[in-house]
Amino acid sequence: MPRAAAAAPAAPGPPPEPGKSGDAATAGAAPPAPAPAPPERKRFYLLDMFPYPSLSGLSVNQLWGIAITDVCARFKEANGFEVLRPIGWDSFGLQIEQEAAANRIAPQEVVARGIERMREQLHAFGARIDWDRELRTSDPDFYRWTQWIFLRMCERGLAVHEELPMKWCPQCGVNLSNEEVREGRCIHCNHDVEERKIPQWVLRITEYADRLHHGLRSLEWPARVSSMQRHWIGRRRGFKVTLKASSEFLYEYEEFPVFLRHIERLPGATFVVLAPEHPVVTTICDDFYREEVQEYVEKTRRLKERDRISQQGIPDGRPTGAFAINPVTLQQMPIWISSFVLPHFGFGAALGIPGHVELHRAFAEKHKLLIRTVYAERRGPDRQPLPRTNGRPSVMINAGTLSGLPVDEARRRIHDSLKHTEALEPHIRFNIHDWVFARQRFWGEPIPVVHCVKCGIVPVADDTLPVVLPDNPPLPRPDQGRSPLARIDSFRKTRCPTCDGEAERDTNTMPQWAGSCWYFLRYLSPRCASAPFDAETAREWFPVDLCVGGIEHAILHLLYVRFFSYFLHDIGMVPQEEPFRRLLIRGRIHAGTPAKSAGGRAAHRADSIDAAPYLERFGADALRLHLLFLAPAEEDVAWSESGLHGCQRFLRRVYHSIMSRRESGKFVSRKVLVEKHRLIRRVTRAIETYHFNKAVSAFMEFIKFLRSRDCTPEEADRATLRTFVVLFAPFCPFLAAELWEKLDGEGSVFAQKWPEFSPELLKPLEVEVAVMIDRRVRDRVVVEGGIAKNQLLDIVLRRPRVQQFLGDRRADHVFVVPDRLVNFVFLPAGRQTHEAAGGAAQQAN
RNA sequence: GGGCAAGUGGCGGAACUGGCAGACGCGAGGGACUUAAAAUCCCUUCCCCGAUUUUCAGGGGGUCCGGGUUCGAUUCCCGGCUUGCCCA
Repeated sequence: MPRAAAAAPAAPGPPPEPGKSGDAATAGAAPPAPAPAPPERKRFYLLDMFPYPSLSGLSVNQLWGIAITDVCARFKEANGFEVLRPIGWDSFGLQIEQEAAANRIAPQEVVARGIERMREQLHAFGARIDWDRELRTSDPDFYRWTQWIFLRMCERGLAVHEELPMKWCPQCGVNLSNEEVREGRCIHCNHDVEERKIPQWVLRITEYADRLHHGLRSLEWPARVSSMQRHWIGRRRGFKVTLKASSEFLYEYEEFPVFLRHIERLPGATFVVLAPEHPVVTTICDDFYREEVQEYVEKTRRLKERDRISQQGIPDGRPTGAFAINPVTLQQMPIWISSFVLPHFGFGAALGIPGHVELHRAFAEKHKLLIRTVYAERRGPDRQPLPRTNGRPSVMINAGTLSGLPVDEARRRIHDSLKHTEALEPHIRFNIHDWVFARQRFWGEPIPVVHCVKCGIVPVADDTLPVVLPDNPPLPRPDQGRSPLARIDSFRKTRCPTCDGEAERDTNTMPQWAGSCWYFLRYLSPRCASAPFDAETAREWFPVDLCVGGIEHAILHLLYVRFFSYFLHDIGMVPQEEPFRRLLIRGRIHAGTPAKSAGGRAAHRADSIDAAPYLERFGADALRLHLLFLAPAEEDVAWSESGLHGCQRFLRRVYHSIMSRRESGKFVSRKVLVEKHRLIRRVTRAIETYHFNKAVSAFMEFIKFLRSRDCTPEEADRATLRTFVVLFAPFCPFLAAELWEKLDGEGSVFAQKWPEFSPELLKPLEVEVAVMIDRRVRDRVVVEGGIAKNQLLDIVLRRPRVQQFLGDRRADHVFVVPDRLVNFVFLPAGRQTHEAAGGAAQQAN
């Protein structure tokens, strides 16, 4: 790639460069703020998942997202929608705090400088943004309301303070939510996590689990995202089975519940495994085993969760010497403990069903426990289908009086016999955990409560919000899990809002996700001083019509957003539960394998490819075009700059092609008209399906057509050129604005109505029909479009080439697909039929 | 280990509902222009065979692999392999 020449493009008709020119102002300008409008007015709320500011500016990956939403916004606007397309900054959080530490400046400084730089880049990029709605989550005017929402959750018992065993990352020096731990490692630094007990703020998202599960159905979201959420929520219907347990020498029973999905397996339950931490373990444990059990419990505590549930090897365990009674077979089931049973999942206990659960079978075999299969699975242990009776679901075996009954029937009987006792009740189990909503970090929204010796936990009064962060952060070094705020006396020491006695502020801050859970509502009334947002405006604009973001947010962010939105709905602030009607999950631009560049550089993160040099060297339009042409919006793609040059070349061609024809058009030929309408159709459909790469192809083909011998300069009139420019404007606003002016277009090119195509015109006058003889294309015939089948067949049969290949043979079948092909089929000898050609043609219809 | 998605030239990718695979672009090769380079423009570019001999008729194979359905499969079905994502 030549470096020297790029800065100074060829003299005549250079592609417009981004900058502070008049063009930039035109291209980046947003329409006036939406005024109160009649309700029937079409509105479209388009949301980018907002970026976090960084000193390094925007990445190509982020600009890809901006380019996509930009085309959507301009397209919707041209289609008569009133479009809301704001931008903001996710300016709290660990990344910023870390970047600040690395540069030895305050986080506020990173935010201010990062935003300034990125804002300039967005302007240079020609992004159509409602700048007067810009916000940042670290702005006290914003996080005041984040705190306010938190207090509302406190009031409703959804935000609670409790002591929890926490995952702790020694590397980051922070406590992590369950979601930030993957395979026992911190998702930020990949360090092994440990466990400690710490008082924490927790949001009871589990109370919404059922609604969040069912709500997914109503959304026009990509199936894989809904499915990921569904799995994450992990809703399982089943039963809570209450077992009675005792040791031989204990007179009293201990009761404890287990979760069971399939009650027909109950007769097959031959043992019970408790989490070692389970509260009944100490009471039921037989003295004979006590020492070993205690030892095992201690050992488990030191284990990381990853090691507990990993399926490598067969889990170990210890018998407790106690037994539980199987409520169906009334047989004794030995109670074991094992670390693979987690204390916070499924009541911390599992029924051992070795006949039907692979892991249980392995466990039973290892520890010599009874294995009993009570019905034939569809697949046996060696994956062979087991015999079924008359193709019906299998029947019960080894199940006492239930033996011989179909499984369905057995299920019913077990249910009926136990439902009146307390031993069995329907239960829905969820995978999702409550959301730990506190970090021991400086750069976040302070939790707005006060700890008073006399009054306990007291929420800060609404009218004293926000609880602001101190200006200067202490040393950015984490202090054994204590928040840095704990070291700032001026922040910590306060008075109790209730009794006015001495008290301390909570020194936790909210996780980074907090602000991003509702920022899209603040956009609607960014300066509203009496509430997080104006409810009336929300009624007009909520929910978001299209939200565009990366797959990395498919689970957590989108789940949290939905939770907040449901909550805000419940307290009457938004008209609907679900926040995002449609969702476009964008692929990511990742660094390709560094094949050429020597030295095996470390793999980049997606967000690390800096967009600035490309923006400078090639200009906004070329970069936009390249990003949109690179791949369909949903696909991941390796970054490659090689196509950028081609896009730049294309822009020059567009400029020259249009400029050189601007005075020459005398009329418009049908050929040109058809091409124009084809272009409109292709571009429109491509945008509607988010296949922007196809739209770019269509532009390229159209320009190719204009320049070809098939199209004289006289037959492409100015209206055609203008149509091209209007269609092109969402993609390359700078060039389009300039060309529109040169074509003496009225007003702004962006204010033009989106062109419509005529389906009638696009019905081809002439089509080329392929003629296949014996599985080969032997001829091509140009015929009138929409010609009748028999007419087409007549024409085809008169073709010399067809006659040559057919000879005097008679085709066994003839298939005629109008406007496409005619297929003469000869069946191999022996498969001949007597069907006439005409009949076969009929059949092909 | 389970679930989901995807596999098309050297590369990114196109192909409407099962109907002419490889659009469009990149890269590469050749040429024009130029003292030269850049830029620009033109041509070629899935693989193999190839009558004539002057530059190309024609033929064969080909969409991860193996099977199936169909007159016809990149497209639908079954099995396998590989990659990616998510969950264990």
